[in-house]
Amino acid sequence: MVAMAACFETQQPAALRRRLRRGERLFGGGERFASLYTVRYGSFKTILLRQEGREQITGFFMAGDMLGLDGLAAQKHAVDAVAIEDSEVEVMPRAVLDAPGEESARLNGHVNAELSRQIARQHEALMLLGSLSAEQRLAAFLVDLSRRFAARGYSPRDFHLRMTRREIASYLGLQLETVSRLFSEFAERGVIAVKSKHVRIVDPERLENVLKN
Amino acid sequence: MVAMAACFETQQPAALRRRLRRGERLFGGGERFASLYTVRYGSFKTILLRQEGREQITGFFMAGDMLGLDGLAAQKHAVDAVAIEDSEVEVMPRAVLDAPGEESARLNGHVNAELSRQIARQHEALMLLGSLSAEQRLAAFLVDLSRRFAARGYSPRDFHLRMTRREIASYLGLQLETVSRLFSEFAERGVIAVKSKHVRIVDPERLENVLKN
DNA sequence: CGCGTCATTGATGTGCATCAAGTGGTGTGG
DNA sequence: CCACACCACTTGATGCACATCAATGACGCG
Repeated sequence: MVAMAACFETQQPAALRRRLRRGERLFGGGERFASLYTVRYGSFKTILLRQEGREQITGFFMAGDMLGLDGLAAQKHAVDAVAIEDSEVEVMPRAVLDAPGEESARLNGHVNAELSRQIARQHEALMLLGSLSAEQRLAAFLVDLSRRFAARGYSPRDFHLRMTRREIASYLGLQLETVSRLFSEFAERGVIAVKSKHVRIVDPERLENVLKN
Repeated sequence: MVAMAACFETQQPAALRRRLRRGERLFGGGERFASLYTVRYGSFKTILLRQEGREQITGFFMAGDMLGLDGLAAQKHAVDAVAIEDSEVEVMPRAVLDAPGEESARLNGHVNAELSRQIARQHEALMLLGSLSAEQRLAAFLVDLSRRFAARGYSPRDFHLRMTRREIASYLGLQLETVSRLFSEFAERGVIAVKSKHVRIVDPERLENVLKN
């Protein structure tokens, strides 16, 4: 498809945006940090790549979440960010953040808040990988998702997974078969209902209790 | 460039320091962030605490490392920091960091550098817990220690562990028996030599190869 | 429509946890 | 200074949670 000239599009200098198709990369590990991003719609994963295709998903991001904070301190991104469905982000170039003024002060407030939330999130992840059973990991994952959907005004009990079983498994440090089996098991026990990517949390209390066993 | 600070600035207030005995806590999770710390001598661990005594060591810190960065964004500490041997830190109160001026600019440079190193470190930890075998975890741990000792001018091949097997195990997401067995196994294979807390790396190359298998 | 990806489920294997016993080092109080 | 308690560490025996291998069904997509 021949691209139409972009000259007319930018009427609002305020909101710089970028669209990505499923599988497209927003930024890559090692790249120079140029901007922060806020997810407008869609979802992303961040991947840590290492020698010989070893890879680990370090987080999932949905509407409202900020991406790219890992590069803020080093001025270099630590992970790859990839869209897991068709998505759009709002771009906040470094220049805007660094510039003095009211606008940047307001932004920096947001950035700080997000930064600390993501630090907390990282710690959760460490705890999860370091000391929880497979069952507990999946329960924690579902509870977390549920809360995040709720915070965005969606149902906390009934939602659509944007990521594959393989991606969940990578994030949780498990094999995809294990994840699949656990979904089935939770369903059998009547804690959740699953149909492929659609999940309904039938018994939230018992789900949270899995974490406390 | 070398301009001396203007006027009658407070004459370098002798760096603020604090000493801690083994087991003493420098700061605690949930506490309001008051200062950053740089380890002068000794070593620390950071612990993440959760309901019912579940706990996970998230990092070890030695001379030169900065502590407390986890609280910078949220203005609230995320972890406990505990001395694992008699130690001393240099205290950098928030006020100093926030104050405008050359001194704080220089400090903030350091802080940023440390911040990004620790983000990288966190990612290493995620990779370690999420996708490495027990053997690879211990190898990675030893290689990391070796590099850190080297960076401080100590021998990278011959050093003294400051932490117990149990602490190593917690950090690596393993049981202490497993760690102990792995030490013995590495020793049998002639990769390292161990006598309790003293470790000598006999064959650095083979140790690093464990990671690549 | 046919092919690749995603998912489920079963059979089997194994890496690490768990349980258990014993040694050695260290600090404490008699 | 020794006796004792306590903790760190090692090593063995056993079990289980999860990985691995394999077969099949269900979508979704070009």
